[in-house]
Amino acid sequence: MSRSQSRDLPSRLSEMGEFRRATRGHEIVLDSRTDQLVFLADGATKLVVQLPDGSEQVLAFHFTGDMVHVPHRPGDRLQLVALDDCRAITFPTNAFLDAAEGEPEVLRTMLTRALLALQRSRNKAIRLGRKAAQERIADFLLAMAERIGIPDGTDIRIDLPMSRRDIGNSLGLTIETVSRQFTELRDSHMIATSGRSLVWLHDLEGLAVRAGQVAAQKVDPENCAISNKDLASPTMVG
Amino acid sequence: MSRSQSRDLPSRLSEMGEFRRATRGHEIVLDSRTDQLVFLADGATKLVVQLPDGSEQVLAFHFTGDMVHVPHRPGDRLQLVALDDCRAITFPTNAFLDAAEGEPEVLRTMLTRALLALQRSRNKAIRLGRKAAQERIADFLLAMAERIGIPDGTDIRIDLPMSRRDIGNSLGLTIETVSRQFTELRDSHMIATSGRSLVWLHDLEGLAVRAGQVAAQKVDPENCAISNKDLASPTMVG
DNA sequence: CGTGCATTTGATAGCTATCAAAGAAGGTGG
DNA sequence: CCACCTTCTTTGATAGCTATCAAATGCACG
Repeated sequence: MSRSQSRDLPSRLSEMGEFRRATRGHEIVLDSRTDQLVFLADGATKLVVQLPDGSEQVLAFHFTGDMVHVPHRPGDRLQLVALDDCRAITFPTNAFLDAAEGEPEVLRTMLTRALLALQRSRNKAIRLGRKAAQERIADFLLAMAERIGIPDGTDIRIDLPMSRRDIGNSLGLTIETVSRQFTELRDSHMIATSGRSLVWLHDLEGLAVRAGQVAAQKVDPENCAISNKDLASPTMVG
Repeated sequence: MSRSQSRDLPSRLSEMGEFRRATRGHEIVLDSRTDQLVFLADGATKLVVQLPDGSEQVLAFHFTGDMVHVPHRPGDRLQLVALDDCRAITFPTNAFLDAAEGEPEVLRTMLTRALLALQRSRNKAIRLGRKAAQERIADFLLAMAERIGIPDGTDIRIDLPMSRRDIGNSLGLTIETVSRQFTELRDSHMIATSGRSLVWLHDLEGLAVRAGQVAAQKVDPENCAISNKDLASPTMVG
């Protein structure tokens, strides 16, 4: 609260921040006594919670440039784990916010990022709420394409840093189901794969349909009528 | 961006904010051209997305005093619907943040709330990622108890403003499955119900076990050994 | 007191988890 | 550079859980 506000923000931040390195599969160790803000300077991570029954749930994946909020939750085993070589800087949330008190731009940027993280988490909730495994996988691939996809001719190439197990733990599926869905998408010529991590998305529209993001083609008139009725439904009136 | 910063915050806010009322089942109409911030002065709401296949996914429930961020997502039908009589004030997010530029406390409060919403959304993702219907229902009831529960002797009483269908759409379950799980919890004497909305939580610990929040009792030595091994696992070393 | 809607209960089919085993992929040491 | 070995991934068979379909019951409202 009463840190010297006289010096400039960067110097105050470098004083309270802690630099961390981690290699594939290793935890980025955080001070678990308070909420932490982590700025991922380089690499990819997963935020994972260990459930009491021994299973894991992946809450989010992060990539270079992302800000990660790791709340202090007593009783929860919450870990930030590197998916490849990572460099990060961590701050206690409260101390960081105290230091940024006089910098509205910093606070605003952080708020924007927090709202973006909220959107991504809600999207994940939508994925998980839909029961079909195929929809979850297709949606996941499209989301990854947006974040780390690289145009490759008419395809989009993705180099997935996470394992099938991580994907399963993120989508609420088993590793076997994930693998089966990949196989099915490959047989449908929507994707191609090479090795464990390389994926080419060949048919974005087809994937969007399978992800349930857009209605299937060839809508018949009856469905249109239903849509029109919905537009005038009572919930829109008041 | 260039609003007069000379007048005080409240007057500037009241100028750009819009007051809304809605009754049970009706949408709280928002300007869909930009992100909106909604402050729920009174009542309960659900944030629901209409999926292309016609199904609904409830992203979150909100109660008196909550701040809701409703992002502008082209192609998504995102609605804020009243579960009972509601009063709310809505702002375009950007304009609100511009107005709050010189008020670090306001920004900080909003950031804290956004991070809280993120935590809740992540908890929902955990619920949805676990497949068992019973765990989702038990966890949902405990979450509602924390937010709107009222002590009633040794029980906690909850007056649920949402229907079984809303609960199902929130947890990724059908209305029938929700009902069956309620029946099962009632038969196990963990809860009691009256009418459609009243629920008494009779055994918080039992519910926590069923929700998978705590390990089941009577842990045998072998499991303890496994836990100890995990504490020294390679992921903790680096 | 009746009517409409939400909820509850029942029977069955479909999907995914689980169990089991074979087949790549990538890294290591010779 | 190649053989080996560990780990991850893929494939197959079965059981269990939940969605779906169908119908009865109960609740709230006029």
